[in-house]
Amino acid sequence: MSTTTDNHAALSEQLKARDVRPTPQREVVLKVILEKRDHPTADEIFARVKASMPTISLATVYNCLDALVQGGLVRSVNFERGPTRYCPNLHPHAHFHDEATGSTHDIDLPEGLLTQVKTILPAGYDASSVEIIFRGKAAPAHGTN
Amino acid sequence: MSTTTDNHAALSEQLKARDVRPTPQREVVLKVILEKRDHPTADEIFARVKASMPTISLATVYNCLDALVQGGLVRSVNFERGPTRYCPNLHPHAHFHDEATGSTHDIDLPEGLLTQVKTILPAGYDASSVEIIFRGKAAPAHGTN
DNA sequence: GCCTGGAATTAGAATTATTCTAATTCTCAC
DNA sequence: GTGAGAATTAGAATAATTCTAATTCCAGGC
Repeated sequence: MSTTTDNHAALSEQLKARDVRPTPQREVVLKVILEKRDHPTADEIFARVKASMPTISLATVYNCLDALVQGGLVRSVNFERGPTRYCPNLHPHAHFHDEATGSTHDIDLPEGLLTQVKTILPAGYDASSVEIIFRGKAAPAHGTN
Repeated sequence: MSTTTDNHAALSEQLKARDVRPTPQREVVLKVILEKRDHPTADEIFARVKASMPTISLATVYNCLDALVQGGLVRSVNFERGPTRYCPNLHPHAHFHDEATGSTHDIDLPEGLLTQVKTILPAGYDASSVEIIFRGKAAPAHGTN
């Protein structure tokens, strides 16, 4: 009961550190995302948050998620036509979308890979972010999803 | 009046070559995508196709697009929460999404880049496709969008 | 040349994800 | 404690896509 993710004060600090005004809703949303890192959708997050805060509304979940993404506390990912998914991994990483199970795995990027990939851009292009998405089959029995 | 993209027979051939059964609707949809390579959405394609085939339905446009994507004749791209966009560029390429204008530019990939990027995958991961999306500012006055 | 079956097309309804609106409540600075 | 601005809420609205059921098309066998 005392990891950095399970108490009000710590969550509040994380938000403030990123200039996201702390509110109970934002804290719970963030907590839920940190707790189960399975790239949940807004709906899934809504369901999980309702467990501890039954009065929250879906619109608020969307608002909180936008605030968290803006503050850089979580990342959002999109796969094809599916709903947006959220991810608390702040290290530079790519996503691997397992076509068989539909699950998503984080792939850590080696130092410098993003910089290197950016060098393929012609002059005049200035990328503020790069996203790499793999699609395919992943061997079973790994932790992340 | 005689590029490879403007006549029935050539389009029909392209479809057959990829095992996509040729139909008038599929041919027109493909033609439209080849003609104006601005990464249109299904709605935009629908509007353009209606010019020459007023009876086509939006559902058919979606069906045709799916068939073309399956056959590998066009690629689909998704940016954040926006609608799916379609692209006839079959060379390996990344996408650059200009945040200022909302336009999309193809970025040719140097030989071997994709293979190299795939090497960051841990053992057990087998990627059938890799997608690279840049987001940022592009210098004005370029052809593609 | 006609018939038949499977695929494609159509219009419109249905679904899903997300955003908007307007009213209420909260939070922080004073 | 108070007030101004921000956040939350419920529900309606919108946007993109998919589904459904009926119709049409077309290729191959006769």
